[in-house]
Amino acid sequence: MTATIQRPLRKGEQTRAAILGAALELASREGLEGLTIGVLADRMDMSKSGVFAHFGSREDLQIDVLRLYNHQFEQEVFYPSIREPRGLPRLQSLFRRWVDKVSLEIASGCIYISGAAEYDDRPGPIRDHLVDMVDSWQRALHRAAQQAIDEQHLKPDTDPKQLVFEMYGLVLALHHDARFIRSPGSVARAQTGFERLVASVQNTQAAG
Amino acid sequence: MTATIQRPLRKGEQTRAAILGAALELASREGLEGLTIGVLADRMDMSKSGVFAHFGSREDLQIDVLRLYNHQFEQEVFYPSIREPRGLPRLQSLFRRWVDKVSLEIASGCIYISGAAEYDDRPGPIRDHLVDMVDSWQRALHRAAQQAIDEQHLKPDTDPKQLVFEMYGLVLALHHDARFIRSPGSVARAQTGFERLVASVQNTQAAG
DNA sequence: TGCATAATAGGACGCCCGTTCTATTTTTCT
DNA sequence: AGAAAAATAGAACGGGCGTCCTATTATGCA
Repeated sequence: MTATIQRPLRKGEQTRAAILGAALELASREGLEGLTIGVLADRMDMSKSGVFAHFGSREDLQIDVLRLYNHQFEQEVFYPSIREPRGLPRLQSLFRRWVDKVSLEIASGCIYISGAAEYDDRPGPIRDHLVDMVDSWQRALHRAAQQAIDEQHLKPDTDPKQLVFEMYGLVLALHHDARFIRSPGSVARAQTGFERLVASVQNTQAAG
Repeated sequence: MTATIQRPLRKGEQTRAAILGAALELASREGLEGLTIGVLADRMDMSKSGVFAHFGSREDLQIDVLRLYNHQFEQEVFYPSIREPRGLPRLQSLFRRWVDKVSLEIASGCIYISGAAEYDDRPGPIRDHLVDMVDSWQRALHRAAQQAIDEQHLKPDTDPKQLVFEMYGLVLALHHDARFIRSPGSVARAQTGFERLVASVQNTQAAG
């Protein structure tokens, strides 16, 4: 009757969280497909079955890793930006924090981006979850862009989807050049590109 | 003494080429890491060892696949564009043919792009070859951009690397949205983005 | 047509994978 | 402290992998 939450199983949830953290780190570097229970167990100084018991299957583990990354992304990028004034400031904050996160991830890798490449042609629950998350992020960007138009910060004929498409391209290029080619200056180029992009759609005759 | 080329071993080279073609197709869909000798043998109606004998190792096979893709890319994108007049027309041709190729590959996948994600953190000969190829492609774009500046088609203060960075971003966004998200209209957005990009650096007061 | 040689098949190897089953240890609560 | 329950370890499984070795078949040339 009383819908009390079960008191947390102290030790279990604790190590489970630790495993998940290590798994996220591993998946960031090796990809979700490269996330293997044996390696994870080694890194945790545990047995394979000990690790395994915390998740029903490897797929469930992968999905939980995905959820964890999604949660971190929202905390670090989305929610702080949502508190900026709606319109262009918020859109700029979203982009800047996004670039900042990907920049910090250059050594490890962004799971949204590497996952997109891994699962673009691999059907199943993992792909479904991943598409949901990325799609939800793109829609958040669409909303912010539309609001910037509504607030007359951007020209009224601006196409929000085109704008987000190009923003996404800049971040993908940053990830590509910094992580794969390892050419310096990519972060600055992403920012420069965004500034030119905004300049080309900014409303120069803003209403009062 | 006479440096004659060995007469081609008819049957061998023939099936080898056929295997390589199937391998390219497979690697395009599953990624280079997903390219497996067993599956390849099945697709060829051959035994694993029969396929294996044509290549010293799986890694050699993967590198040969890479070389084949690189050759096709040059044939379809680079060489036809090189015959366009130097400057902006050539740069535009490079981009258009590039987008056309990636568009046709939406069902299968571009190995330069998927490979970049697979090998951004996996050292070894495959990564080395891949980086060489992509880097060489980017340098070709840099040269074309620089020539467009020299020809005064683009503003003299244009940064070729910034330009290529953004062009690459547009193609990456196309690949991402079309192949992973599967949202329609991505090809048009890549073209639209390129037009905006060119417009923002085009020289409006061209000299005679 | 025969013979050297190339091309292919078949099987076996060790390795790592996810998963399962069963024991054993550790934690938690009365 | 002791019993119930949770957490972990250990060994074993079946399967796919790349690779090697050996036989067999097909090809190319005199």
